[in-house]
Amino acid sequence: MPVPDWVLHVDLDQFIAAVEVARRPELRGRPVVVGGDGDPARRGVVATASYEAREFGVHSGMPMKLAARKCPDAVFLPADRSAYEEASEEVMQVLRRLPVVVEVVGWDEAFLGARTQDPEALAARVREAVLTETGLSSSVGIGDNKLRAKTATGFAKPAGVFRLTADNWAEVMAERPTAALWGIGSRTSKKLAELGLRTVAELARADPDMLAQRFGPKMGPYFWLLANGAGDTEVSDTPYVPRSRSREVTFQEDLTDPAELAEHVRQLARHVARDVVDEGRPATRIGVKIRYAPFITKTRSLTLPGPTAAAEEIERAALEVLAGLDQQRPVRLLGVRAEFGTDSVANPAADPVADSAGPTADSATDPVNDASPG
DNA sequence: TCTGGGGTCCTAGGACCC
DNA sequence: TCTGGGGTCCTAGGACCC
Repeated sequence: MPVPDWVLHVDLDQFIAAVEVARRPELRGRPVVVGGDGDPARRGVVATASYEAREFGVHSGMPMKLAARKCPDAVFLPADRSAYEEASEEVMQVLRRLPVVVEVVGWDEAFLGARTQDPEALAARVREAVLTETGLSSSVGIGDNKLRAKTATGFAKPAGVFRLTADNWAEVMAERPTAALWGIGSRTSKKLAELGLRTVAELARADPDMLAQRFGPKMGPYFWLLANGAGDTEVSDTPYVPRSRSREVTFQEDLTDPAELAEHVRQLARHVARDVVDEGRPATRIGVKIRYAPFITKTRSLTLPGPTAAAEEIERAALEVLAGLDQQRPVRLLGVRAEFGTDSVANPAADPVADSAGPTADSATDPVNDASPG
């Protein structure tokens, strides 16, 4: 019998809060809320809440002010990116010492590709190694593709292991709402509900052509594949190549002075320019994001005359884009983004259209088991 | 006492070219 | 003197994720 391939998804439990507790043990067992600059009276949202804080209804994405109302006795801490990056890197190094291919997908997540007869034993080994070497608790989803491994992690949490494959996908997922699928959020689930598709099973039985009409040629069929549990199986340790770098800032008080707006855009542009230089590739496009009170967001961008990493050119472009935006309304956020060109050439196999076009090239390729939105 | 910051990918319309 | 289609680039915005 051949040794089967597995995809494992490792997710650290309440990662950010756990890092904070690790360096301040007196916080253990207390509700801890990390976000913004740590002052719940100011603008900002929760990055992570410890399980103790979650019992009060605090969750990530919630405004800090609201979190303070729900759990006034919580310990509020500012987000400390470099500490989390360092902890994350430690965890990834632990994973790389195991007999798996490691694909990092975020600070606190990775896919592992592995050949084994006993994925549960491997998952236990992963959890044990991470815990003993970093002190951090994790959960592991086991799947026959990335979607199912990632989804399984949700059932594994906290501090557990869960297996989700073609064998139990329908049993576990059929009656859940479509938003339980990784890639379907509240907007899409609402639109699906308008079509009478509320559960994963209903979406799985829908007509992919109809979905393409409603959601576009890629997303429509992709949603159908998701409902059927289809997903990529390839786990790759190829280093991540960013497509863009951006910086943005929300002001404690809305800005109304155009001169101030310009000064902030200059600062952000210089910051982005440093990021571009660090990246070692020139920017090809510069964008500005502006969020007006109450919460109306506009973006504008332009293609640079030529690729550049020069701070003056990036700054000039950002100011030019800003000049095209209404500056008479109160502004709560400004952002500047640099995009890198897609220097990929002549690799038709990498064209996502080829993947979703159906079984034209390789009859051994099952479209249901080789899904990606693009 | 509302709603961060950093990303990714897709869609759709218009310009422009052949 | 009618109006085709295909292709690429540019741009704004939508949706999603951590």
